[in-house]
Amino acid sequence: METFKTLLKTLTPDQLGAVQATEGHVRVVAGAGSGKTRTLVARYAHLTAALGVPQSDILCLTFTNKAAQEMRTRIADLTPGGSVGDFVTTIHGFCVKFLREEIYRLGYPQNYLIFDGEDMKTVVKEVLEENGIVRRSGIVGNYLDELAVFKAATPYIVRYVTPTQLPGEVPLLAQMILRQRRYFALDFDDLLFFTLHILNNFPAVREHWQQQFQYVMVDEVQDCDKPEWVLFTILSGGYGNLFIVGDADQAIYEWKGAHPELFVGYAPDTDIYLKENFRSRPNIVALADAIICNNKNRLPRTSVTKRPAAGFRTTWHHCRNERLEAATLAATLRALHDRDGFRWSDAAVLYRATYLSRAIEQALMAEKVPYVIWGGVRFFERKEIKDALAYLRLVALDDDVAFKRIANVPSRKIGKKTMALLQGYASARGCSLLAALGGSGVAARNPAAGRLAALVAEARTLMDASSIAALLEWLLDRSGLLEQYRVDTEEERLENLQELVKSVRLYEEDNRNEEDAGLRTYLQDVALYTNADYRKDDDKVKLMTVHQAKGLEFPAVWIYGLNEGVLPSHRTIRERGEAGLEEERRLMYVACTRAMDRLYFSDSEGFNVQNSLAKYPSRFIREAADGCGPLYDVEGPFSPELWKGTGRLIAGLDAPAPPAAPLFAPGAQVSHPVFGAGTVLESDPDAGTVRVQFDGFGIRRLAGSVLEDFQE
DNA sequence: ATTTTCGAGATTTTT
DNA sequence: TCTCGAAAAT
Repeated sequence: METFKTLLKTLTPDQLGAVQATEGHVRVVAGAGSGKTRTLVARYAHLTAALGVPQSDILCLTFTNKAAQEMRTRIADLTPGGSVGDFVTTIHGFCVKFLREEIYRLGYPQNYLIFDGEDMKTVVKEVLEENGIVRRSGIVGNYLDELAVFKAATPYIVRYVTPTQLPGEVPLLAQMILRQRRYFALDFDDLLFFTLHILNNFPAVREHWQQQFQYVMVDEVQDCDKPEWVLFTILSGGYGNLFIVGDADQAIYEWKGAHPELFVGYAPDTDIYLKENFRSRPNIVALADAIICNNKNRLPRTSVTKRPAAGFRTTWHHCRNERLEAATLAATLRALHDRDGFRWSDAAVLYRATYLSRAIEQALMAEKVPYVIWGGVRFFERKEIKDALAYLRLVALDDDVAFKRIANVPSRKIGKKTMALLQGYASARGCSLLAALGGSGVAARNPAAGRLAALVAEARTLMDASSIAALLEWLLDRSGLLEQYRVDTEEERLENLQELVKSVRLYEEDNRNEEDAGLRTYLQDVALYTNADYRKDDDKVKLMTVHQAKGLEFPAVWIYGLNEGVLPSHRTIRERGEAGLEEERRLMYVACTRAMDRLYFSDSEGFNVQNSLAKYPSRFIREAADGCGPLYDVEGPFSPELWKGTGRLIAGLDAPAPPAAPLFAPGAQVSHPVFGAGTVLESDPDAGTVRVQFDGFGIRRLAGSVLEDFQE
């Protein structure tokens, strides 16, 4: 166990300054690998140990569950008795705690339920279909636009809870809201909005919580959106001690509404910069800086590191196709393990989008490299888990969304027609779908449906007497869900269901003394879980998206799929232009700065991105080369043919990577193999095309790549 | 009338 | 890998 005093001795003067800056508004700009978590933990310990502040008076907010977990572990490690305050948590975790307390006190309905996006979508879809709106354009069944409208209406949703008139001007919206009221469903955003609504409208509650927290600290503030920013601003409003930590260069969530400029433009009483990078070798720090300095919208700064050079250069593998890229990756990982003494778990493979992991998995399996996909399909988002939970929800809450989900799982001959019948009956009588099963006579005609009704009825008699885990096991068995997966020999799904039962049992043990730890509470809690809570940490290579890697570090990092159009994502650039590109560059920066000792790049010709082959290396590779000189070696099991391809592209590093920049500006004199000499009228860098006035052939629109400088 | 099967197409990132 | 829709099978 590390003591607080030993920890203090290891801090730099800057970090110590942050630890001791306890009063007023403090902003810490913490670069990558600057020992930020360490500093936050030390500050927490300083407040409690040196200043004697009770743990319950410190609110320490993080962005992800992982970060909160890490923070809690390290604080516990430092505290005599291993205690950690309740308020070292994620922003959403805080909202849940807050609502638990206030929702009852203020007389809101008690049976609120947290829905995930998929369930919300079901609600929206239902309303639209009842109104005869069926989307046919684009992806069929994609109701994202409507969902966005729905979510924008959240203030109304919160307002209806205190009974007021529904907004009559938007009938469709009103229906959605009514539907949501029936379920009393809150999704992730609603948790925060509801919390803010209460804080804003009930002064006594606000003051109570403001007096609760003498100190508020928030991590990863550059990734906070406006409501989150409002939340911690309100909560720190009592004592005025707000400590925010962030790094604008690592802002990668603008796409989901983060406002890094709130952090950048903040005017604190005290500003502290943590410049030193303790994580990465000098060449990696230099390379990451060389990339990020291309961002215009940025406060210029550079990192320093005292780590000695490792004599290892960043290696870029350019491969002919995806399969070879993955094979090279697998072979290198094997060499790292067998030859260089790295553990498998020392290495991480990072990529821009999840679909890229498929080829990697195949290659790693072939090379017998143990790997784990970090947060692929989350545990509680797996089909079998959601089905199992839907059974619980149906039993406990008579939830129509849950009914729709499992009515035909396993199959009970309840298809579209039967479901439509049930819905007609239910909406006419204002009853639930489950009740309609008996009332409409479907249960009588269809034996399987009858058994479902009986199953739920029987489960309800068991509900209060038995534990949740036992009830779940009973349901899994009697519903035929287990049997279905046994027949289909879906081992993994069976195991997952066992794992779920285990986790429920664990939950019940943990909450044995809580008075409200019933099935309903469990169903509320479970919506917030991720599989991070139930994953063991084996010696395996970790595969994850760059976003998921944020805040982590690895001795060896391989950035895979470094293609123009993939990273940077051509979609982001198309949708958000220069700002999007800069966010992609920050993503690249985050990826590079995860590496401690070794960093690898790879790309391949032949990624199929939206009908165009993204076969060019990412412009970020070129930016690294421009800034740092030739950092690249090319090694590995390449055929001579591949060597040729690689050599060509490395030699081309000094030329602009197509289609990054316009090859020819308007006015340039060019020559074409067929049309001869001409003058460029305009160029379209996005499309890579130019319009040229040719002498004798008129105006033509052409790919810029076929043109050459006009030579006399 | 419903379920199963099969092939095609799509797929950013997350609390 | 997953979802969706159409065709085939029950």
